[in-house]
Amino acid sequence: MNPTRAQALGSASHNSHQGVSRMRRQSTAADGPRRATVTDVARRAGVSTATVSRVMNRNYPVAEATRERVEAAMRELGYVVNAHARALAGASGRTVGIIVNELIDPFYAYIARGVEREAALGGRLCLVCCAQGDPQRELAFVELMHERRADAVIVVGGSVADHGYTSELARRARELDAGGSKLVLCGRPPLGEQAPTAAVEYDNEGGAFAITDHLLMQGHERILYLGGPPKLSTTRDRLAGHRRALELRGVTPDPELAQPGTFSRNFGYRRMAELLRDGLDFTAVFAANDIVAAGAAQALEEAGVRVPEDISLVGYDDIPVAQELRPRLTTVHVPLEEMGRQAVRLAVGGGDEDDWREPTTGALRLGTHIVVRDSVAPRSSRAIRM
Amino acid sequence: MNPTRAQALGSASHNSHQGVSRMRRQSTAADGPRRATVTDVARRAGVSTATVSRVMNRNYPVAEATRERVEAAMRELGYVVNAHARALAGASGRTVGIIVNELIDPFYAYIARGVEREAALGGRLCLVCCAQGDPQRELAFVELMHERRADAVIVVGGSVADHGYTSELARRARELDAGGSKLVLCGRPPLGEQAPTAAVEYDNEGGAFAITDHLLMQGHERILYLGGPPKLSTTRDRLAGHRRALELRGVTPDPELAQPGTFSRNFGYRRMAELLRDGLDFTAVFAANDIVAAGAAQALEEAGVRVPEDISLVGYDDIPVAQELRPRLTTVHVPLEEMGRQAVRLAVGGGDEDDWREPTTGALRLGTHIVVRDSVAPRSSRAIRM
DNA sequence: CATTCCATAGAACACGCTTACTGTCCGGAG
DNA sequence: CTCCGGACAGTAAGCGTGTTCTATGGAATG
Repeated sequence: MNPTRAQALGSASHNSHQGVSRMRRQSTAADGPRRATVTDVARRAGVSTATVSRVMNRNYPVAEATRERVEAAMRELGYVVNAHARALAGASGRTVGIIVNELIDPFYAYIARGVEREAALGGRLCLVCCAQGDPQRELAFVELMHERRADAVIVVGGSVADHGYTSELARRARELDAGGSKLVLCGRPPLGEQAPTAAVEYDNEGGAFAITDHLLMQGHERILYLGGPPKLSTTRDRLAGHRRALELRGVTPDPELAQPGTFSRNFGYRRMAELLRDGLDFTAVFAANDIVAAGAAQALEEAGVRVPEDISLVGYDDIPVAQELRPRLTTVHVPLEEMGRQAVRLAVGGGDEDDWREPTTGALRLGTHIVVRDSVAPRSSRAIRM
Repeated sequence: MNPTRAQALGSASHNSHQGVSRMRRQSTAADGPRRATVTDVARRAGVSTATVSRVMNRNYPVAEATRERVEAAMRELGYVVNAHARALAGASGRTVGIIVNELIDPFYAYIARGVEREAALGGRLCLVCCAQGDPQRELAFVELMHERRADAVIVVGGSVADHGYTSELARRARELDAGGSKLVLCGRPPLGEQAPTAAVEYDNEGGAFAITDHLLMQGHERILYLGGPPKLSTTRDRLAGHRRALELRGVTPDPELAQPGTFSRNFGYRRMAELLRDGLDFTAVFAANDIVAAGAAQALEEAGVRVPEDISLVGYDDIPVAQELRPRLTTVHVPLEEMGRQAVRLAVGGGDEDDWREPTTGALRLGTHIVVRDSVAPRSSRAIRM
């Protein structure tokens, strides 16, 4: 279990942390790091440790004079409470964990921001890490956060429907739950087999439906769906919405027009260039997300294809780049930051600790909506190239 | 000290965490969360707690049969080690803290990515929080991370030269240092008064010099410097490099052409629109960063000013948006991710714990270089508007 | 003046884990 | 046959705080 984890994280071969034998005990003289403890403060202030603790926590009457002496002692000693000891003694660690694929991807960055802000409101700190799309890494991080006794562990982003992975995650969910923490699924489907999790979703399928319909209304029927890992739940849902819209308008999906791949700009660029070269027939592009759209836009530009006059282009997520592209990108807005906030709310309750609404196994689905900008136009009558 | 902090973080009025009196002790029955402990595992496997610990840490010989029994017990009980207890018992908490202004700003996101990756290599987890440009918040977070005994606390981004703030941060640095942790300054000047810190800088002044010179070489002499908080060290350095370049080429800086403000897109957009309306005379714009450049580009576009034919535009940081703008933005590349990596290296040593190179008070300065794209052209002979 | 009560403060234990220090058992050397 | 060393395993002492439970002094009450 341990070696597996170390491996998953790319750590050299850490045995968690082999003792480094710091020659502890019997701190005679300069024994390396040594911080002031409650005991030190107590001695200096001429009181007991209990009193010091009470001064810090303000949960028990302490005479004004005593309080001041203690506070002075703390200041003079540069005392900083040890959160580990505090947590061990029963208090919550006041920490929430969040696991994303990639911090520099705005999709995750916005969610992370929501999580961080909501956590800070509750006086909590945030453990953040990047699984980089590797399920093993993700599981390893969940475990690491459980070890830290995070109040909640939030896993963000689509997931693959691998059975081994799912049941493994479900096990972690049960363990966390047994310890009073919560696993929160953010932007991915539930774990089935009634694992005790909370969940925040967004109407992914609905957004895809809406923007596809927007394209259909402009006369487009041959719509290229470009990018997104094919086995990812995110892609499945977007494609499902896309197809539902097509079928509702009576246009039968052409398999050739579904071109999944990855969520990268580079994929959007290259695949679009290839398809253009191959002369695939289509009048609009539904990029799996705005990043892919940015890549596609560049390929279109370099091929001399005008957007939206010759070809319409839409994305998904509505991250800032959508406003920088020219033409500005029509896309689907997802309430990313709010998802992050709700994720921590669901797990630890509102900042107000008093409303003891048992953070039950709740699920939440936020709405999406399309944002119309300049990258869509009615289907042009002439061929893409002449 | 406590109330101050709670206030700084916008927490309602958390007394850190008032007892919530969980009616502990005497766990008779369903006493709420209860996780398996080493003792439970030991009992189940029929060994002592010491042996269980040895199985986990692999730092002492344990008979194969015993090991297997212990591991089985751990599995059956769903045992997850308590990192708090472990840290308290002497081991490092295996945590590094990073404080940025804003997670969704790519400048910080890239640095955070470097920190996170390097930390993960050493089997460490990352505490991340956003100070949102508020020095008080920043100090509060440093303290919070110190409480958690982070191996290193990395503060990222420019700082204001306020004396009270500086000395307060220096005090935190000394306290951290006294405890064996390290405060790392990332992208900001040192603290003076020999505070025990490590530092990773980038050649900010040099980059500004280089890109200004690039503009000068194209014949531009009236260069507008746009954006960036005027009192921030980042702005000071960039302006210094900018001025040095001007003076070296014998053009005297015109105060009217220095228009600091903020680092936001919105500021770039609005201020640029105003200056255009007011008819300020300039042929090139040096935006304080790429975000501001994006805003300025939009204002220019809306005013019908062509870039680079009528006016040249450059940015700073080389974040992804620089490649999406049209024309693509010429800017200064900063090795952001590498800065993050170096910051944790400096503080905790390379992933290899053995090279016991005392993580001394080191400083490091990484180079910057300009990236030429399409937003600069030789000065046009005709006036901006006719 | 004796009794009760409140406001404080101290002593001591529990939290879960690591590790120095002590064994114990066994095979092989003397 | 005794002695010694190696391979394991157990005992117990902390690590720094929170939180009982108990004690003390004086004010308030009868």
